[in-house]
Amino acid sequence: MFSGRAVGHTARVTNHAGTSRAARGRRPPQGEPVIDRAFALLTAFSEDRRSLTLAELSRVTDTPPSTTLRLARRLVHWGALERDADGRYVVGLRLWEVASLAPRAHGLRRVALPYMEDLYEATHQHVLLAVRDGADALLVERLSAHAAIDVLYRVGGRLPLHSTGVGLVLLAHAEPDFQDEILGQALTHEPEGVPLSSAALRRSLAEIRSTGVAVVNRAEPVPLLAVAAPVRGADAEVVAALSVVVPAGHAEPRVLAPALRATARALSRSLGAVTGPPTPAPGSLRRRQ
Amino acid sequence: MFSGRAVGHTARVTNHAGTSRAARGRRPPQGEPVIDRAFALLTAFSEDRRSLTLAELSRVTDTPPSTTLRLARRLVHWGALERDADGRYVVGLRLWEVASLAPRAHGLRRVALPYMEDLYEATHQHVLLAVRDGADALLVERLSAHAAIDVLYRVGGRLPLHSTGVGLVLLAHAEPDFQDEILGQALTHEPEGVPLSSAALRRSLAEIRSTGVAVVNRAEPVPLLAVAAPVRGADAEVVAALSVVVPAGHAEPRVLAPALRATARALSRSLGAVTGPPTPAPGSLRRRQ
DNA sequence: GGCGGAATTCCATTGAATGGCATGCGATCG
DNA sequence: CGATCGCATGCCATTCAATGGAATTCCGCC
Repeated sequence: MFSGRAVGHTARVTNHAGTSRAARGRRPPQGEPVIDRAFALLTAFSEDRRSLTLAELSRVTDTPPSTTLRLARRLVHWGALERDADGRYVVGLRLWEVASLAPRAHGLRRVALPYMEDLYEATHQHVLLAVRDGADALLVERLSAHAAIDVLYRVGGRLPLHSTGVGLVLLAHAEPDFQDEILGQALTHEPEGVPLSSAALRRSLAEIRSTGVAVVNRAEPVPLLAVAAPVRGADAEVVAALSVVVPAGHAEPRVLAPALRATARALSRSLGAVTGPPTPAPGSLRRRQ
Repeated sequence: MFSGRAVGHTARVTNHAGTSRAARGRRPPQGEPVIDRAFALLTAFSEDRRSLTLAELSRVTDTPPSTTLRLARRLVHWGALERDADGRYVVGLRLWEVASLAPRAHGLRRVALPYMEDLYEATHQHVLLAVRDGADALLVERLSAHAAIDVLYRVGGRLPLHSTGVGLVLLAHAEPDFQDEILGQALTHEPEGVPLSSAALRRSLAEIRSTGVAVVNRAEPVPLLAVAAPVRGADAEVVAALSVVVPAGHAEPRVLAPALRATARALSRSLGAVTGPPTPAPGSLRRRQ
């Protein structure tokens, strides 16, 4: 096809007498599926590695450069990766476009956002929405004022379950088996490093279930108060946690808690309406506060 | 390995006399790369196809069921897909997590959101942020009030360049070659279907460039007014468009336009600061209005 | 209860994927 | 300013991961 290709033929087969046969063209011993390799490239990106060169990509994923190049090209072709102004690879717009169809992330957010706006207008600090994924909470949305206090977590980032408002709510309503698994570990409060006894955590979780909100006071990044409430899906199971974070002294938990509960319940109702009937409400079995 | 596997051996090789050899195990004639097939599965999902069964997935992507299953399983394993309560496949949280690192989508949004909040508080209707991808605008963020007028586009969705506020702004500041390509097509206003002459569009684009905003009045979904302004990146090129959409009569363009221009400029300054110095401003060459 | 469609397993076949090597290029160094 | 290094990319013989037709199981429905 190309004109400048004649050179390649000089180094023809030749097959030197004693050279290691099969050195060329060997496939990996425990051949990883292509898809896993492709996704390994994608996961090479992270919060503080938003753009990578081919060589970096190759090193991080432990893949030979030529293979990395071939895969990266396909990903670029498809739009999962893009090259920025400097030619570095970054996560592509098209991947985001597809990912925006994820029901548990953007799908949830779409319904939740107006409710979050309501809370935002009341507090003008931070409003968070998170879901559980494995042993972490994943921050699906965050509204923050210009002047809000320093924040700890970014949208798309992961939060510890045992030392954040949303995390505690999600943990408190997780399956018992999973709770036990977490409670069996040696836990510390995240930024501070203070140890957290499993008994204390168990008590916290019980209180969160009974009061319907989690109240967390932290001193570490800056003195702050977080109040979080569970969001329920169509079949009444907890699918997310909604929270406000304000500077300590900015507002009272006894003021924020009812607002959180009410907003989370309104949101839950909206979610129930999406996948099923809007809860016939046979007589509101329980009502706290 | 497994104990319950003895049954498989009953139907051993056998190789019936006259059966078509090579019917089994044939690969596709124009073998598509695995990665493309995997992404074909992902793109099978769309706005109105948020969840799919295996058979649907197989039909939509035109892939044999067995191949579809194998690929889908790997995607589920990795978290790019999930199975919902009914066992249907949906886009996974983990894909969204990775996609949240896309600089042109979430990266931009992260910086823009507080500015969008400012506009939101002023108008309490819709605030949009879009970037250009190919021949469409892609809606990266949208803030909307509960009581806002009906909306046309969802976050993650695509908008036509030639008949939306954000689209016109992006088109007006695109490379000339690309503009010509679009102008060469037969265009109609999207919801209404009214033809749009290339000369009229060219005039609109020139005006948008000279005034610094796009003003669009539509009657179709509901009478509305959109005002949009360009957002510039580190090297002063237009990277996004910011817009408010309000019901017709809700506000005057002459009131909204300065607010849009100012907010878009403030956002541009924030973006410039991220990747480069905040524009030395050698003497503010031009200043309109 | 048997029919139709979906999900899943099985497996012989083979071409897509692999990675070592070679080349070109630009930056940093001595 | 030539040497050196690292990165991006091209090339291609080798081979095993991927493929899809057939068979089986599962489930819902008439």
